[in-house]
Amino acid sequence: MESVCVYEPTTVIHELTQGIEMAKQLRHNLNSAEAREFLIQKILSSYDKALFVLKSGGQPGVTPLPESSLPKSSASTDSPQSGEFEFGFDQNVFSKKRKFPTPWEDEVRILTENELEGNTNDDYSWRKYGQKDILGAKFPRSYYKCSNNKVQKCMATKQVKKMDENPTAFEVTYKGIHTCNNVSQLAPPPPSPEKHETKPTHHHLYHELSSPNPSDILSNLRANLSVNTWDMDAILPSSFSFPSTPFGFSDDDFQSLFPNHMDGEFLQGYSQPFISPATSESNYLTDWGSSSSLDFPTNPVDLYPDFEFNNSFL
DNA sequence: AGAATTTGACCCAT
DNA sequence: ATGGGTCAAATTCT
Repeated sequence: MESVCVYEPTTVIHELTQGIEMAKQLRHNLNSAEAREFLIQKILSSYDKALFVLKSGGQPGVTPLPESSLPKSSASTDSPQSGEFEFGFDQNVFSKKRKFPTPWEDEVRILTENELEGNTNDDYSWRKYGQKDILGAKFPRSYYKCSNNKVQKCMATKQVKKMDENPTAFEVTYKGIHTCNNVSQLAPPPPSPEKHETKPTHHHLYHELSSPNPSDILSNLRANLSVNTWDMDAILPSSFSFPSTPFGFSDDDFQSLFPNHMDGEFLQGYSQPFISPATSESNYLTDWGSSSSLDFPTNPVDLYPDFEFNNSFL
């Protein structure tokens, strides 16, 4: 880590802030197809620019931080203890502390019905073990365990909930990591959490932004903007905390969050862990709009070959 | 018949 | 006391 990356923090901050503002406007203009398309283009453009600046300032071969790896928001402003970090998702819903972050822990994704049914998001098969009505939510939450739960004692679980504000989108929360190595590419797609409402189409192709459905585009956009929480202590100063909503911070907030950290060392510090073996620099920007390029390897060992996983996990 | 899902009951954290 | 998460018997599906 001797080399220095020269970034233009002002430009990056400006573009990211613009993206945030556009996303806010998008939220209020969902009914206008024209405005929607325009804003989506603007958001993509802003993030492309920001990424370009980061890329051009970085080392050759260093892939800039995917926005899906940006820190998840936290309602807390307390500084976590050394060795701990704090993360959350939208108003404390998933706020919790961990001594050590593990990949696939509390990763939240927003998926469309098609993505969910087409098993496009993960290659594991899941068995539903429960469903609960959630206070204040229109739709119940479904609970799934990895199908290898019994055979291989795989502890991975996921929760699927139809989003209140957009019933065509599903919030999928992955918990734990897969300790099984049986990636069931041939396994049937996981059942829709509300089977009685949606007829599965059983197409197993990746459903990406090529979809003509604007709501799918929006959902994909949201999926791309979703945030992974694992390995954050590798990215962030130990005293780091986040604002309460993903898009809820202003320029000033951003500046206060990164007072002296927009230098090469900081950026390099969080760029390096996110070099994806499956993501070439050449296709990164152009593929940014599609969900698959930001997906992570299903096996954490593939993602972190040098990472020392706890024996109990492997 | 076996596998998968549903659903009410139970447990536990707050 | 309440709500979220899990269990397990009952039911449905293949």
